[in-house]
Amino acid sequence: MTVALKKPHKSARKPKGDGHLRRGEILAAAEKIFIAEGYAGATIRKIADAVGVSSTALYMHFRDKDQILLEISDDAIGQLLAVNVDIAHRPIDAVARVKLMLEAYMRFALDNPNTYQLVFCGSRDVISKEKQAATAELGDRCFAEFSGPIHEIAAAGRLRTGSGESAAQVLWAACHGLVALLITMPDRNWAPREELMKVTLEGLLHGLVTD
Amino acid sequence: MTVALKKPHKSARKPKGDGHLRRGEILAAAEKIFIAEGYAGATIRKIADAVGVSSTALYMHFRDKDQILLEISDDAIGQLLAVNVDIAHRPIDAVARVKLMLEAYMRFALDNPNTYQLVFCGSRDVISKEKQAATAELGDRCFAEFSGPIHEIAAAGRLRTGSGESAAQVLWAACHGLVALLITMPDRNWAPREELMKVTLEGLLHGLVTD
DNA sequence: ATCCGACACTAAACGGGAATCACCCAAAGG
DNA sequence: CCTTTGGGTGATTCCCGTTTAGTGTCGGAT
Repeated sequence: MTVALKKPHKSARKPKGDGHLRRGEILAAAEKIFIAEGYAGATIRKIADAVGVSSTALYMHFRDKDQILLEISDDAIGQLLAVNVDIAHRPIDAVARVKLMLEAYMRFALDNPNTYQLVFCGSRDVISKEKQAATAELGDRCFAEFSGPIHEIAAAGRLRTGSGESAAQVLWAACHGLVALLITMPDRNWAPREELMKVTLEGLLHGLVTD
Repeated sequence: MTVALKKPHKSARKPKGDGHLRRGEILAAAEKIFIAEGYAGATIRKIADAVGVSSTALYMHFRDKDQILLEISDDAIGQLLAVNVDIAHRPIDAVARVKLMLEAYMRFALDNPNTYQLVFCGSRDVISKEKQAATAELGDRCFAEFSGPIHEIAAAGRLRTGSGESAAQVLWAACHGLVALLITMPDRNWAPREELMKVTLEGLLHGLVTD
């Protein structure tokens, strides 16, 4: 994010003025389109048109299409991570922290459906493994923050079945499943979202954790 | 599956011999490729090559690519539905039926990951709404079979929180989340699949249903 | 002042996807 | 016999992501 640092020694390469502005413009335009039309709808050419530049120009600033959209997603997930870290430091019961984190997770998914799909529902078909490296790492850290309190609970012997690790994975998966279905099948006869989230969380926590 | 029946009356349009064989050949070839390489990998041209026919020929027998792959998926989901119907008729406790159905569901997903993704993880980006009509209907009937015993449980007053409908949706979503994550992120440090399934089912059922 | 190299950018093209078009050709029916 | 018709085809269209080769322009060193 910092401007290339000047080597005072020789040939301090100064950026050309609007050179590093373009990058931001592209990201802004891409984000708008991506949010509105999803991964497939966010075409290189469409983004370029929105910026008012040829499609080739995007390759000056980004390796490929995926890098653009993943960079956008990184931003979003960074916010989620920040929320998780914040919750992790609150002086409240571990179960309450878990609940808050999972709630925040689900709200994030429902608020950023396209980003969520790109990162958490992306099959290997559409986006390759290595490209996700940075984004996946952010996701890992979110999961790590979240599994912290779970392991506290496990260490306190309050887990009814399974290890702390499997409990964490199951809780995550359950919340993922709920938001994933809500996102990909929005037209179904769903019960109210708040109730679904509540039943999922209370049901699973009540079933997994002894008080 | 049956050969077109002859109308003895008039102008019984007889298929040309290999005419209706083609359709099956195409489906067989497409299924093989689809299972091995997924939605994006199952190209019209690749399928046509495998059959030994020009890509245009596929449009003689199917409206478009999606129809081919959805027809394949229909077959698979039909089997899942049959299993559910079978379980629904067993003279065992409703909770046991629910458990068996969800287990069957998850095993089906893990055994047919590409079909599962096509039907249950398909974003509107890749496959349009109306085309899924038939397949979605099959999925609905699976869900209906599954939510039957849940409503029995609800009617017996054994539900700890929420309505029968929301309980059914939550249970489904939790199982979906687990298999979806296992399919799309196979390289993670997952706990053993059997344990994850067990913790999910026992945790949620214990949390939602009173004995 | 002039040259040079780096950079932002572009037009054109490539290869590969789905889908359509305008035709063929063989065989069935009268 | 000739006509109809349905499976089949090659060429084409339109989009996609990405590459190539070339253009103009600026900063800095000579």
